[in-house]
Amino acid sequence: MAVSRASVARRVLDAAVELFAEQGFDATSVQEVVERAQVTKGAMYHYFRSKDALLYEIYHELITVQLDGMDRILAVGGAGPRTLRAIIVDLVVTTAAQLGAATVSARELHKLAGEPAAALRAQRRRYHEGVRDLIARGQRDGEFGSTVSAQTATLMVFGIVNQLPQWYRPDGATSPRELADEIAGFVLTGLGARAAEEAGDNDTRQERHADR
Amino acid sequence: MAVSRASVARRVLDAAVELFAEQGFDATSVQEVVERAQVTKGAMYHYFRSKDALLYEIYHELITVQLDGMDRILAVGGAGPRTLRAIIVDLVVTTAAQLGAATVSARELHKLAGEPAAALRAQRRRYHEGVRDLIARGQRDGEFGSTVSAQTATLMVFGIVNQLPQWYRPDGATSPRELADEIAGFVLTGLGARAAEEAGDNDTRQERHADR
Amino acid sequence: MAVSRASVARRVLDAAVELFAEQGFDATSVQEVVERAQVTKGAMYHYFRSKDALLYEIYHELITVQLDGMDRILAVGGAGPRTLRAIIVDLVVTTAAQLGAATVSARELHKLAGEPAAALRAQRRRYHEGVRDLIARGQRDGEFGSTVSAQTATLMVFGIVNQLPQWYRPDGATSPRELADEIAGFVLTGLGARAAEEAGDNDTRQERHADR
Amino acid sequence: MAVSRASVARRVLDAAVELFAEQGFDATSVQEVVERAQVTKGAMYHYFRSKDALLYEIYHELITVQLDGMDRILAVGGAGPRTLRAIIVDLVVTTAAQLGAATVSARELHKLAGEPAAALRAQRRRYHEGVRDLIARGQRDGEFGSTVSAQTATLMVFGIVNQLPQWYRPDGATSPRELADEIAGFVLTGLGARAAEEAGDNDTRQERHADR
DNA sequence: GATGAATGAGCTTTCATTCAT
DNA sequence: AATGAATGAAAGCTCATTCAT
Repeated sequence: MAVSRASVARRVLDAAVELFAEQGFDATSVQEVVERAQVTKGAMYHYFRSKDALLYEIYHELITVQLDGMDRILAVGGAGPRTLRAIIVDLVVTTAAQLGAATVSARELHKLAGEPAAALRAQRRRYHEGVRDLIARGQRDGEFGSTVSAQTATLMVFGIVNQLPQWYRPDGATSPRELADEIAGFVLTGLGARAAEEAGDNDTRQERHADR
Repeated sequence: MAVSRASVARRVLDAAVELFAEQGFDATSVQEVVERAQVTKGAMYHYFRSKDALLYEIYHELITVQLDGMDRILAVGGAGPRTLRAIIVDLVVTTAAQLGAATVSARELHKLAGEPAAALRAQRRRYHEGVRDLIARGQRDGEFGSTVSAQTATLMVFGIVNQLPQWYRPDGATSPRELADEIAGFVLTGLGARAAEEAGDNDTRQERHADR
Repeated sequence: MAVSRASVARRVLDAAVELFAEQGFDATSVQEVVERAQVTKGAMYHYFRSKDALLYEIYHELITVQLDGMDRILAVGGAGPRTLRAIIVDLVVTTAAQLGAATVSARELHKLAGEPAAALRAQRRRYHEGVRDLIARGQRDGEFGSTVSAQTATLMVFGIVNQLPQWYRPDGATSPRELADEIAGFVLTGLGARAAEEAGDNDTRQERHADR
Repeated sequence: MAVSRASVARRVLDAAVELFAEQGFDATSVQEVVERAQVTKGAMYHYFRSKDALLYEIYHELITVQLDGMDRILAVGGAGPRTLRAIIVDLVVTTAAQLGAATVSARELHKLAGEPAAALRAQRRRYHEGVRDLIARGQRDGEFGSTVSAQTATLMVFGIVNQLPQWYRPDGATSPRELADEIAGFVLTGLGARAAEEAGDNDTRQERHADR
C-alpha cells in the first residue's frame, strides 16, 4: 500500500511546488523532491519525463485554472471596466490561492524550452491578449482613457500579479479578496475608468463572492 | 598585456551579466564566464570570492545607481506627484539602460543568502521605503487619493518595474523615456493624482533630460 | 487477440535482432525491444529469463542452423576440397541470409557468460573442429598444401566470415552465392588445393543451388 | 606528486584499453577506469571530453601507427606481392603488439558516431584503399590472379586481422612474426601470386626482421 | 597577480528486473 | 498468460572551488 492515498504524480507535484518555491528549481534536487513526496526516484521518472517536466506541469495547472477563469468571465460579457475588474480579482485570488505554483512559475518559467514550453507560452499569450483586447475595446468605447496603450497597461497588470508572490504573505492582515480589490481599483483608476462604471462593480464583487 | 584595457573585474562582471541574463545564473558555468571575459579562472577567483559574489556585485551596482537617483531627486524636494513621477522615470530609464543587470537581479536575487545579501536587501528596503513614504505623505497632504494603501501601491510600482526586463525590448518602437512616461502616468493616475499636479511634471521631464 | 499471428517469443526475438544489429546490444533497452515487438514487458519476461537470454537465443538459432548445414555436408562425404568448399558456401550463404543475427553474434557474443554461454561456445568449438579436422585430413592426404597450419587456416576462415556482416550489403551488386564462391575460391587456393579438385566443385554448386 | 610519473592521460588510456578489452566498453564504468588509472574522475574529464573520447583515442593511436607502417612500406615501392606481404606482416605484428587496443577497436568501434568518428573512418578507408589498389595493380600487372576481386580480397584480409585478437594469445606457441608469415603466405597464395615472386619475399622477411 | 590541473561531491537520468494483480 | 507500476542501483558527467607553482 502506498504511503498516502494521493497518487504518486500528485504527491510528487505537490512536493516539487513546495521545494521549488522555497529553494528555487535549480537548488532543489530530484532526490529532495522524491524524499518529500515519499516516492522512489524510479517511480517519479515513471510519471515525469524529466525534472523540467515538473516545472511544466506546475505552470500548466496554474495557467489552465486562470485561463478558465478568464474565459468564464468573458463569456458573461458586460461593460469593460466591470469585466476587467472581475478578471483581475480572479487572477489575484487564484494567484494567492496557489502561491507556491505562482512563485515557481513567475521565477523559473524562462528555463523551459522546446515544444512543450511553446504550448505554455501560447496559453500565456492568449491570457495577455484577452486582457489587452478588453482594454483596447474599452478605450475605443470611451470606457477607459487612452493615456496608456492597452499593450503597456496589460504588461503592467501582469507585472503586478507576477511579482505578487514575492511579497504577499497569506498569513498577513490583508485577505486575498481585499488585496484583489485594492489592485483592481488601482488599475481601473490608472486606466481612467469613469467613476460611474467603477460604482457598478459592486455587484460583480458580490456575485463573485458568492461563486466561491 | 591583457586582452583588453578594461580591468579584469570589469570584464568578468560584464560577461557575467550577459550570460546570466541569456541563460540564467545556474545554467551558466564559471568556465563560460571566464571564457567570454577572456580571463582565466584563477584570475577571476582572485577578484571574486565566489560565483555568488558576481551576482552580488551585479545587483549592488544596479541598486546603488538607482538609490543614488532617488536620493538626488528627493534632495530637490517639491510636490509629491512631481517627485514620484521623477523617481519612476529614473527607475524605468536606468532599468532599461541596464537591462541585463536588471534581468539578472529580478530573476536570481532570491538565490543570495547570508550577510552580504542582507546588505542588498537593506538597500532595496530603503528604496521601497523612500517611495512608500513619499506616497503616504502625498496621501496625507491630499495630493493622492487614498483608495490604495501606500504600501500596496509601492509594491505594485516595483512589480511593474521588476517585470519590465521580461518584456521590454530596447530595439522596439518605444523609447525608454516614452515608456517611463507611460508607466509614470499610469501610476500617478492610479494613485488619484489631481490633473493640476500632473501638468507640473513637464518641468521635471525637462530637467532630467538635461541631466543625461 | 495478439497484434500479429506470430508468437510472442518470435516477435520479440525478431525485434531484438533488428535493434541489436542497428544500435548494439547495450544501446538497446528492453523497452525498445518490447515496443517494436508490440508486446508488453511482462510478456517478454514471461518467455525470456533476461535480456541476455535474447542474445543467447539469437546466437543459438544461428549456430544451430549453421552446424546442421555442416553436419549435412559432412555426412555426404567426398573429397576434402569439395567438402570444404560446400561448407564455406553454406556458411557464407546462411550468414548473408541472417545478416542481423550474424551481426549481433559476431559483435556481442563476448558479453555472454555463465553456463548457457558455455553451451554456445561448445557448439562453436564443434564447428571450428569440424572445419579444422577436414583441412588437416586434406593436408595429410595431399589434397591441400601444408604451408599454413590447419588451425590457423580455420581461424582465418571464421575471421573472414564473422567480419562479413560489417561490410556485406544485401542490396549490393554481389549476390550471396557469388560472394560465397569468391570467398571459397580464395580460401581453397590459399590452402593450395590442386586445380583438379577445384574443378570438381561445380557439381556441389549445383546440388546446393537446388537445395534452396 | 602524482601516483606515477606517467601522465594522467596516458595512465587513463592504458587503463581504459585493458578494461575495455577485458570486459567490453559498455560493461566498464568510468569509475573503474579512473580507479585502475589511480586518477580522479574530474582529472579524467579534464583530459577527455567523454567516455567515448577514450574509445576514439584508443583507435586513433592504433590506426595511426598502422597507417604509418603502410605508408613507409609503400614509399619503398617494389613488386606487388613483396609489398603486400610486408604490409600484412606489419599489420599482424602491430596488431599482436597492441592486442588490447586491437581488441577494443575491432569490437567497439561501431559505437562511435559523429564528426570525430568520421575522421577515424577516413583513416581506415585510406588503409583499405591502399591495400585494395595494391592488389588491383598487381592483378593488372599479372602478379596476382584475378579469381577474386581486389575489393573482396581486401575485405577478407582485414576480416582476418580484425578477428585475430579474438583468438591470438601472445603467450602461446606461435610468435607474432610466425603468425604474420603464415597469414601473409595464405593470402598471397590465395591471390594466386606466382611462386617466383613469393620466393623473393624471403629478403623482405629478413629486412623487416632487422627493422625491429 | 595569475595559472590551470586537479578535486570530489553531487547531479539527473536510465534501466533490467520484480511482483501484486 | 499478461500487465505495467515500482524498484533501486549505478551510470556518465558537471562544476565551483582550491592550490602548488
